[in-house]
Amino acid sequence: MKFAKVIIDISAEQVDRAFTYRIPEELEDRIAPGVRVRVPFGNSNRTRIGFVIDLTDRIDFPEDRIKPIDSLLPKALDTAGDLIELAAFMASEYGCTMNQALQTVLPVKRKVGKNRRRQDPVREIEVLSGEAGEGNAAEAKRSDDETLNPEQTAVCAAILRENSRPTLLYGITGSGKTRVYIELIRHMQAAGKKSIVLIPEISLTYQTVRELTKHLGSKVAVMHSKLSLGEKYEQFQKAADGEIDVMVGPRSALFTPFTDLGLIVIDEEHERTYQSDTAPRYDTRIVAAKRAALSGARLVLGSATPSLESYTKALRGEYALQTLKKRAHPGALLPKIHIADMREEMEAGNRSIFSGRMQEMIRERLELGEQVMLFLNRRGYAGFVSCRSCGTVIKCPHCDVSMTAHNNWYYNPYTGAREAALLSCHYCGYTMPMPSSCPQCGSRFIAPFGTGTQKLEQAAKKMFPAARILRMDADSTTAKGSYEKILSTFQKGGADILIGTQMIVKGHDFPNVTLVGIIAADMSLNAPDYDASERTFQLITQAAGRSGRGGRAGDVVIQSYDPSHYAVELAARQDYEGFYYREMSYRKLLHYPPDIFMMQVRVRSEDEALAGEAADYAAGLCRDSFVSEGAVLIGPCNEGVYKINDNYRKILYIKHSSHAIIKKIREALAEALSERFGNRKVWFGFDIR
DNA sequence: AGCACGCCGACT
DNA sequence: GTCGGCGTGCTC
Repeated sequence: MKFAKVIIDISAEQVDRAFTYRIPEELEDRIAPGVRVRVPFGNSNRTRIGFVIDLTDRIDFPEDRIKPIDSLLPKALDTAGDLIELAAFMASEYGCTMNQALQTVLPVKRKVGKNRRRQDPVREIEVLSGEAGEGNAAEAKRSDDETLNPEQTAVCAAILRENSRPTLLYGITGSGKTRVYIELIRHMQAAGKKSIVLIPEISLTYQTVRELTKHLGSKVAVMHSKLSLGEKYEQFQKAADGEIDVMVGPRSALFTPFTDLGLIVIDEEHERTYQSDTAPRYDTRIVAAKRAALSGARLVLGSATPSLESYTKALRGEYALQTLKKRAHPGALLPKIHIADMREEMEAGNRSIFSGRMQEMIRERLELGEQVMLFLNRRGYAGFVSCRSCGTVIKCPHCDVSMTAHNNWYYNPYTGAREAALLSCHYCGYTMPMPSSCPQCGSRFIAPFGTGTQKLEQAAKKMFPAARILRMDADSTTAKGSYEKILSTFQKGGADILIGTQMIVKGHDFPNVTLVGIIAADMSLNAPDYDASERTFQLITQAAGRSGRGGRAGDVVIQSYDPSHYAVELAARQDYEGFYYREMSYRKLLHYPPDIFMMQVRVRSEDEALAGEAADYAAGLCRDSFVSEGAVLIGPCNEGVYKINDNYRKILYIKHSSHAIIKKIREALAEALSERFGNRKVWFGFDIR
C-alpha cells in the first residue's frame, strides 16, 4: 500500500474529509489504520496531526500534488479496524466531524501526569473493600456459591443464543444480574474472547466492580473517571497488548481496543451518564449496539428499572427481553414501604422537613443502634413552585411540565425572604408572574421548592442532636477519595445517619441500614423535563432497594406532597410494568420520546440579538421546509438558564415519528445554518432523543 | 482551522 | 500611489 487516507486533526466541517498522502518507504510497515501521523498541510505546508483511516494503492487525486507523510507519532496504539468504522458511524449518527468521532474513539497518548500516585485502580478498590471489614466478609460468604440458580442459568443460555439482537436484561434489585454478567464473561474467556462491562460511575457502583474483580481475578482492568488521560491510555494499551480479558469502566471504556470482543455489558442501562454531554453527544447504548454488530459480540443491557426507550425496543422485538424476577437470596426480604403525605403533615401543623412517621422511625433506629440513610433528590438549580397546603404544582398551560423559578429572584420587602418574581416554562418560554396564593386552594403557603442537603443536615442535627450525621453530595466530595472516605466511615458504623443526593442510593450495600428516607419525592417529579416521572420512579425504586439488605426487612419512608402520583405509588409497589404502561400512555398522548423522536436545536451566542436571529431563522427554515413533512416545531425560546458564561442560549424542539426524517432534517438544518451563519459568532448544537 | 488571494478606504 | 481591512476559497 503506497497511500494513506488521513483525517486532519482540525474540527471544522470544511476540512473534515480524508486527504491522500504518500507513505514513505521507511514507514511502510508501521502505517496502519488508527495510527496518528504528522503531515504537511495547506499552502504553507504547516505540520499537522492526522489520523490514518485507510490504506490504498489507488488514488483519485493528481499524483504530483500528493504530499508524503512526514512522520509517525511515537507509541501509536494498534487499533481494531472496527473502531474506525465505529467512528464513521458516530459521525453520521450524531452529526459531528469525523475528527471529533476519532478523538472520542481512538485513545490518544498523553503524558501520564497528575494522578501518577494512583497506580492500580483495581488495587485501590480492593483496599477500600478491605477497610469495609465484616460487611465484606459477610458478602463474600453470601456470594460464595458459584452455581447459578435456574432462572439465572436460563437467562445466560438465552443471551448466548441471541446472536444478532441486543438483550435487555430486566432483573429486579437483588436478582443477581452481576452473577449473570460474570457467567457470560467466563463463557467468553473460555472461547478466548474479551468483554467490556460499562457501569455508570465507579464510585457509585464499587460493589459491582468488587464482585467482578473478585470472581474474575487479574485479567480485569478498571477505569474510572478520576484517571488521567494518560492512565486511561495505559489501560487501553494493556487491552491492545492482550494482557487483560475484561475492561470495566464508564462509557468511554466502550472504546477499549480489544480485537476479539465477545461481549459488551451495560449495567444500569437507564442511567443518564450513558448519554455523552460533549460532542459527539452519543448514546452509549446505540454505539455499543453498533460496536457489537461490527465485531459479532453480544450486547446485554441490564437494569432493575429499564429506560422506557429500551423497554419499548424490547417489546417491539428490536431487543431480546430476558427477566430475572426472583431475588437471588431467598432470605432477602423486600423492604416495607410507607408513604408520608406531607400535605396532611402541613395541615396538622408540622412545618418541619420530617414527617411524624419519619421522625418516629428515625428515633427508633437510633435507639436500636441501626443506621439510616436520608435521600434528597435535588436536581438542577431551578426550583418548581408548589403549594404546601394542597400539593398543587404550577404547570405550563402549553407543555404540561412544571414552571420554573430561576435567575430572577427578588427580596420580598414584607418577609425579607428571597422570592421568585417570574416563572417560566423550560420548553416553550411561556412566562407568568409568581402567584401570591395557590390558584387551586388559595393558600398563601406557595413557594419555590428549595430544600438542599445542607439545610436537611442542619434540620437533622437540630432534631436528633445525639446522632452522628454524615453528608455526601457534590459539595462534600470534591476532594479526591472523599467519596470512599465517607462511605467507608459510614459502613464501619462511624455515623448513624447518612444524608445525601442521588449518589448515596446506587449500588451500595450497608447491612446495618434498616431505614431509608426519601425526603422529597416530588423534587425530581416536578423537574421541568418530560421524563421527570421516569427519573422519579427509578430513583425511588433504587433507593427503596437500599434498605434491609442484611437479612432483615428494612423500612422505606417516602415523603411526598403528591403521594397518589403514579410514579410514587408504583415505585412504592415496585411495579415496573405498571409504571411503564402508565408512563407510555402519557408520552403517546403528548408526543414525547420514545413515542416519537425529538431533536433539540441549541443556539448560543455572546451577541443576544444574533442568538435570537439565528434561532428565529432555524425556526423559519423548519416551518418552511419540514412542517409539511410532518415535523412539529416547538419554540424557539430561551433555555432554562438563559445566559451562561456570557452566552445567550436559545433552544427549539423538532418532533417527528421517523428517525430517518429527523436525521435528514438535522443535516439540512446544519447545512443551511452554517451557510447563513458560518462566519458569525454563533454556535449550533443538535441532539436527537 | 489557517492561510492566501483579492479588491476597496485612509495614510506614511 | 501603497498599507491593510476581512470576504471568499482551498487545503491531499
